[in-house]
Amino acid sequence: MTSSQFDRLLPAAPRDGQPENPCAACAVRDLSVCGALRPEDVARLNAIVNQKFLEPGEMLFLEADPAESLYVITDGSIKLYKMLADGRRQITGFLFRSDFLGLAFRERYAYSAEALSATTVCRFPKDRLEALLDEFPEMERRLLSIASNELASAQDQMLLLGRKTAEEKLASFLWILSRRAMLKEEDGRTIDLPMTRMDMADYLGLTIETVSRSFSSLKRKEIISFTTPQHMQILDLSAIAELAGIEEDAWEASTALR
Amino acid sequence: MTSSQFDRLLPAAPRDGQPENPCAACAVRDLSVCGALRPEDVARLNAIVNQKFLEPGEMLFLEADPAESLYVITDGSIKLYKMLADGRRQITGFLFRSDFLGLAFRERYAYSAEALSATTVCRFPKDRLEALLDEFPEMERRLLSIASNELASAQDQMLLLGRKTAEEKLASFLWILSRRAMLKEEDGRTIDLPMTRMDMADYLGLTIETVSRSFSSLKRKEIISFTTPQHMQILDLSAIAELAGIEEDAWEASTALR
DNA sequence: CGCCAACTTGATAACATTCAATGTAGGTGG
DNA sequence: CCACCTACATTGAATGTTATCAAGTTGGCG
Repeated sequence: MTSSQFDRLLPAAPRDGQPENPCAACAVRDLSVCGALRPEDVARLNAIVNQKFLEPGEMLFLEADPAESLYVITDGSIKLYKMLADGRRQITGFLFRSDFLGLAFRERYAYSAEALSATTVCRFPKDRLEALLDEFPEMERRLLSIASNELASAQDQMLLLGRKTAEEKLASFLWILSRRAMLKEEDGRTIDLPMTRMDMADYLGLTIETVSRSFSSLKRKEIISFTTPQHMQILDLSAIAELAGIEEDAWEASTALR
Repeated sequence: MTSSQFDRLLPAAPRDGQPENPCAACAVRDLSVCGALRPEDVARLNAIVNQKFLEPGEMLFLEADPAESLYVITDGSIKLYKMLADGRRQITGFLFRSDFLGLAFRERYAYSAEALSATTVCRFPKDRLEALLDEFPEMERRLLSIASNELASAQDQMLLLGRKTAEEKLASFLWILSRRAMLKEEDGRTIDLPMTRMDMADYLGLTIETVSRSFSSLKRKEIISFTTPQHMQILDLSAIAELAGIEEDAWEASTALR
């Protein structure tokens, strides 16, 4: 598993045990829920977090585990998924540095979370975080805003899964990856794929074969090109947008990865 | 369009103009965000709400409209949907009495909202509601909890759209309707279908013909029976649960309509 | 160098869609 | 009150997109 471009943006969190004041030094703080706190209050976060390191393929938690913690990714990437009894799987999201997961105002998690690459997360025990939310309403507002945005992305994904063709699905996925890449590098045409074809298939409601064939079809049309199966270029971004069903005048507004 | 069983549970809101104190008399208050307020604070809600009546098929708002209001349904039912440029449509949820909609921490709505039956909603201007949230954190917590539950339902729907067969999709839909019916009447085996086959198809990522064929297949297996196309009985609830992919021991925990 | 996992490509099959016809219920007007 | 009309729903036949089954190919790693 290669690491994604998202892993290179910011200095990695220290991996040598529990640092003294991880939140103060946290490179992703401003990007996440934690950014709602003023610098002088950040010490309050330290009191309740601990860091956790995950190898690729390692589980953070399982669907139906008691939902006792919330997490922020400080480094690496994670996939979320749900399964049917016979093994069919639906990936509901790929998460990267600064993303937030584990929100569940219920007993148990609604999905499993597994590390895609080597990953560092900050763990917040739910009860202690809730106590903090009572004290810092800005943090709760931020959480609500995150949840609301995730909901909008989930609805985009429903449209994709329910109504788009295989090639449209793949183009939509590449569009999202391109948008994300654009946050870091200027043109968003160089795309890393840290997940396997199987993961993409389970995210798009397809099989690996169909994902592969759709890639080949886009290659044949000279819309994309590969250097390796994990590393590609978008040659014609407007063709991708067109296939993804994004109107030209809405390029700016299009949504995040989940 | 017939009205659903949900429309009969509680006395209808008065339809003769703007009542003096709608919130105090509101039959669904305790079920919704508004229930977070203590009775003496409910007057604060009155100050900012107004009611709106919709005929079947009437739009509450359109995708990409400026997101200026949030709504609570006090009577009737609403469908939410997104569309592609060529007319393909994905319904992301059916909403009923006491349901909440319009949450969007962004400029514009992510979906369109259209009345399924004759519907009454309470409208809360976004800016004034946010001011109220600052004052009443319990209300914000409730909103966060609602958003979190909707997110879990959205993930269930992704699993349905991406990985279930037509018959499994329909069984899952009937299971949800049954759960909802169970909140009101004991056995949850009598199901009203206030939406058309087209609406169901667009909710399940199918065509009307496939929905109809799947209904017929369930009829042939004597799992369901119809009195009219809008009114049915579940004869074998455990067969529905099985097809929906709900494990017997998780019957209690299964989720809401969206 | 060779093995293994991941990916790609090809041939066939299946499930859902599309196109088409028929059936049914509710509403309107003669 | 019945006939007719329109919507919606059901059923049938054919087509097509994607899944399944089956080889190959590639690339990374011991």
